Amino acid sequence: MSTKKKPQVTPTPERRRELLATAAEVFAAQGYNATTVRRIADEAGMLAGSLYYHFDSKESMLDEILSTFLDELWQGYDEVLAAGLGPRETIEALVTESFREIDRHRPAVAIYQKEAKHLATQPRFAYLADSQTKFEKAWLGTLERGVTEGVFRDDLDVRLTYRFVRDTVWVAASWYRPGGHHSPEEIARQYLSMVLDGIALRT
Amino acid sequence: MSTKKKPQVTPTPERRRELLATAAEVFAAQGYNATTVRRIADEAGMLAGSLYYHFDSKESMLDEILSTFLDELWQGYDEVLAAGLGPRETIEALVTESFREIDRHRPAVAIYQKEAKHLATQPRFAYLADSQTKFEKAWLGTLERGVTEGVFRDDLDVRLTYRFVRDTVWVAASWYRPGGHHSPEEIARQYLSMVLDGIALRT
DNA sequence: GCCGTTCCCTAACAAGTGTTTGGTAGGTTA
DNA sequence: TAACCTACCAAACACTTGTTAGGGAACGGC
Repeated sequence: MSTKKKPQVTPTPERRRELLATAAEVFAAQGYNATTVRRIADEAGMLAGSLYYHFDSKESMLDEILSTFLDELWQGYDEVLAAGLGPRETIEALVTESFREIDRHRPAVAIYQKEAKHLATQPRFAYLADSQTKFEKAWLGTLERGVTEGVFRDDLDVRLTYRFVRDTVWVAASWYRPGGHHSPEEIARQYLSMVLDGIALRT
Repeated sequence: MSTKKKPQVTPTPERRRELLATAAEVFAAQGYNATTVRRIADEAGMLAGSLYYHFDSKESMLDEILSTFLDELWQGYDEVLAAGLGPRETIEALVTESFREIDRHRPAVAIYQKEAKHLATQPRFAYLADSQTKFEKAWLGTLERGVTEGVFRDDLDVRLTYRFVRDTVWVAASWYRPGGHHSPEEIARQYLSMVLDGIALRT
């Protein structure tokens, strides 16, 4: 009887994820260009050349990190957008989902935050630009719908509001630490309370 | 009679500023580490080695860009903080001043945003960490004072609010374009309106 | 005219970069 | 036992990087 026994050596796909996780951590901390493959290999306990058994290039590591993050992000976003919620509830759900993604993919988000802008010009990373377009359509569309339906103020520039909201959500990745004082849901709640109702005391 | 005539060749201090401006532009667009000194020289219409007539090193360019920006920033901030305004008015003045700085030093702000975190660990850039400490004291202190004086809500985590406000103000440098649709003051006004009163329509 | 200064070029250097090639220890399969 | 595969090492490669040294053209002061 041949039981499928787990071998001593870590199997391939899991090892890939491990290496990508450490690579993402270093990329996030030092920046992609400032990170050498020797540094990644060091952190992973092996030599630089050995990384090329698992990956084609340094760039393909970055590619895999960013694309798997975006895939998971849009899985969550699409679910929210398909739920047919009202504008305010949609914004709330998107914000909450975003902080959950930061919780799960903090290094990837930090990398995205720093590098996406100039990476998007390269053909290989064209999907970053696509994602950004989809992103704007979802958020800006919801805000505009909220204005026409009378749940959001109409005396603010929607485009400015969109940028503020978007940026504030994602830069959280630069200071957020998993296992800290606040859960992603708590952070989302406070953030939504601030953006929706303001920090000034109502008189 | 010896009149101090302006020579045909651009004098030294102005040329320095020109070169630093183009360097800052490239640093902001591509990231410091991803920027080669040859690229900067190219953009300035000269060869790589020629830059070293004006500057000691690539790092000293970055240093000068960031330190002159911070000097000017704190000149404005200190003026605001010394004015003895109330918490709400202080926040308003700080935000407005910040957007004015972004208007004047957009590339420097963008570089600061991307690189400050891992630069602050180097001894040469220790003033970045100092500035960050002063920064937190000013903003967080004002927010806390506003809570105790009853002008800001007390049911929000002040530290979270501080981070949100701080980040949102400065990431504006990544999309702001001087000479665009909105003046710095107008952006500050809209941003303050959102943060203070919220985007939800009051019922 | 000559001198000194300013500003840039030409040409190279040493260090560090991502990547490749050949080899090999150890486990699995037949 | 033999063949094979996985996962890594050792050593090098070609190239790019920041930086330097020497030289020279243009210009102002004397």
